[in-house]
Amino acid sequence: MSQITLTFPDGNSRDVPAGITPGEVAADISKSLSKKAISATVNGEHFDLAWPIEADASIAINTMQDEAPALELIRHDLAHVMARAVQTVFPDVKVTIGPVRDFGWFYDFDRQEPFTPEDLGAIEAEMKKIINARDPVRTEIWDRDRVRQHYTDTDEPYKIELLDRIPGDEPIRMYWHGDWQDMCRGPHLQHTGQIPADAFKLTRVSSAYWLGDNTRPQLQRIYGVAFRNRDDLKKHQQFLEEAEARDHRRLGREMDLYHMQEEAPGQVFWHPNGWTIYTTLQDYMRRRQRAGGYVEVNTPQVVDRKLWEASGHWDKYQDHMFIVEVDEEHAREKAINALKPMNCPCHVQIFNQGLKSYRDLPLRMAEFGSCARYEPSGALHGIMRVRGFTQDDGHIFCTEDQIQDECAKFIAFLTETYADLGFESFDIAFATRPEKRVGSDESWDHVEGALEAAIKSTGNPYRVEEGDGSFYGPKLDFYLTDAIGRVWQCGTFQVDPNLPERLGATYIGEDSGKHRPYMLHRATLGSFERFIGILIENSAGRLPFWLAPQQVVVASIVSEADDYVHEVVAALTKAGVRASADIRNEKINYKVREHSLAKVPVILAIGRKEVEDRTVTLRRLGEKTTQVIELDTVTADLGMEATAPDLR
RNA sequence: GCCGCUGUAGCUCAGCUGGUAGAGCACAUCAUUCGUAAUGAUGGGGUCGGGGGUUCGAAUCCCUUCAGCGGCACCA
Repeated sequence: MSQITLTFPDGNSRDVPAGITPGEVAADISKSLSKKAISATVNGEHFDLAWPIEADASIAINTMQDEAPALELIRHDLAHVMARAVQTVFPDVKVTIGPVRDFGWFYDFDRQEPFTPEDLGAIEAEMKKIINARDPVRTEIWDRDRVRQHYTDTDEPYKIELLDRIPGDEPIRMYWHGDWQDMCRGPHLQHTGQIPADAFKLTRVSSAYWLGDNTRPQLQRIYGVAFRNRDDLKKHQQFLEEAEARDHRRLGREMDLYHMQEEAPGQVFWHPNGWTIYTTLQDYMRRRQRAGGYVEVNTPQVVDRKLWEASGHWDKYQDHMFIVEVDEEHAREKAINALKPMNCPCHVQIFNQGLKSYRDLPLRMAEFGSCARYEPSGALHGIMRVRGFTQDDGHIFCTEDQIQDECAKFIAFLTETYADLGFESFDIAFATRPEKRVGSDESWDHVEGALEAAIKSTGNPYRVEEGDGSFYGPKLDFYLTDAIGRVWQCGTFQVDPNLPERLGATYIGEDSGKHRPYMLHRATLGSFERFIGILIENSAGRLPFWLAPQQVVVASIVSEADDYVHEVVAALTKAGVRASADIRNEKINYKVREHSLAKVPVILAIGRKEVEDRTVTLRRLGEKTTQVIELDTVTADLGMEATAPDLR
């Protein structure tokens, strides 16, 4: 038998017979390691302890101390354990697939009846039994025909379909957890007893399409979360509670920002508080865009379908557009219009007015464009996903040579904007051509190359998302991470050679001939509605002072202070602070509590002393301490704090 | 759009197997002028998402519809 050389993380190596398994290697090292071992990393690949190693390799034996492999195995084995438990409790259920996801895993089952929350309890109990039984996990490589025969015999059609999707050169592995068996690429733990029995939880049931395809059957999905120990599970549950406490739908009501109602699903009724945030943010963006060399425009809401046909949107998106029909009784002829779902075709119309010269490029056109999209009912979510929204939209008409510079300018613009809004960093994804697209492959080659060169030249790190581009061009997407680690896609920068072509945009070049401009679609916030939702959740309702709808409440302690309270409010208002008086006949405790719950960032309390000394006692939201400050000082300080960051 | 769940006072929620609805907070009135997260008393308020049906009788059962929630699919 031939010998191979294994190299360990500490640099030591040893010669062993080819075909040795990591489990045997671990046993060779020590008995305790052999018991603690969960898997190995062989040449960087996550390896089952039972898989043979055939050639020289680097090897590391993993234990529960190694977080990434440990979590992967725990969650993956739990998927199997759960599937086994489900088939024990409900023998008629067909198994499909159960991958590791997010904080746990899910597994899809084919079953007539949906699972109920009560079922989960029974399944969870059965899972604990399996774990306590410490059933050994065993693997074998089968050939295709044998697997096919097996799943034909056991009547598991989904498994056969999965089998057919495995590339021909991959080994087909069969795993046993005790006497329960599943086809799986592995790796897995040594035995079910290695799964921490107190660190997982089945969380919810739902349905999902087989293979994510909405023309295929719907399966019943069970989600679970799992960690290495109970504390981590608890921390995760606390994270979920934290996220719930920050939910913009809840804070939106508590802070009286907006409401929504049945008569206008997916559309926002902004209350004075919410609209203050909205307009403050919009004013800020307007100033920034002006400074960034954009001209602002505004375009119609109701536009004839002819334009949408020309742009290509009618073909692709008419099911998601609000169609407005005008019949012959009202017009000379029947007309079909659509509420605009985006602004770009209208911007091309403005560009097309009059002759444009190469000297006009780049032409940066911005609009706070109110759009309407008939989003599927199941997609609606608070103010994050709505049917009526306003984008901070912009289109840059430029030459190919200018793409790189515009890309760099935009990233700088976006970096500053995000920083002002409390997000210090972001991630960039470069999304390439999707399957369904317009334009030739040559054109895509060209444009993708130009955009990638542009992003490279800025020096910003980015990742590539194959096939995730727009149907008309590649794009960069910008992702923010919020205060509790959730990721939001907001900004976008898209190169589009197609729309100018379809809508006949041209400019006169230096050669006095007609040329086709490129169009760069770009947004920083995305939509005001959604971005405000993100701001609320990121700050847990404690918005930065300049964005807070109610910045200061001046609260009287005794009614003798009322006149001075009004004077303080007037002084603050004059300094540009959104301040209001609270001279109700209530105790200061009551007022502090109420305004704190409403997330007012600053409360100024006024009693006899303050009236006499012409001071205020200032208390910031969430702080227990107070400070006494001269009226003039507090007015100046808060006035500065209320100023938008770009004006300070 | 699909699957499941939910829909009772402004908010959060109770209301068992059908017999014309209840709590806390909020609100109003009165008293209290009280120094940093709820002062006390009294009082008003809903016909139970909409429509239809079963029944002597429905918030409670059935059908249908709308909306919301959790996923899936979608996201120009």
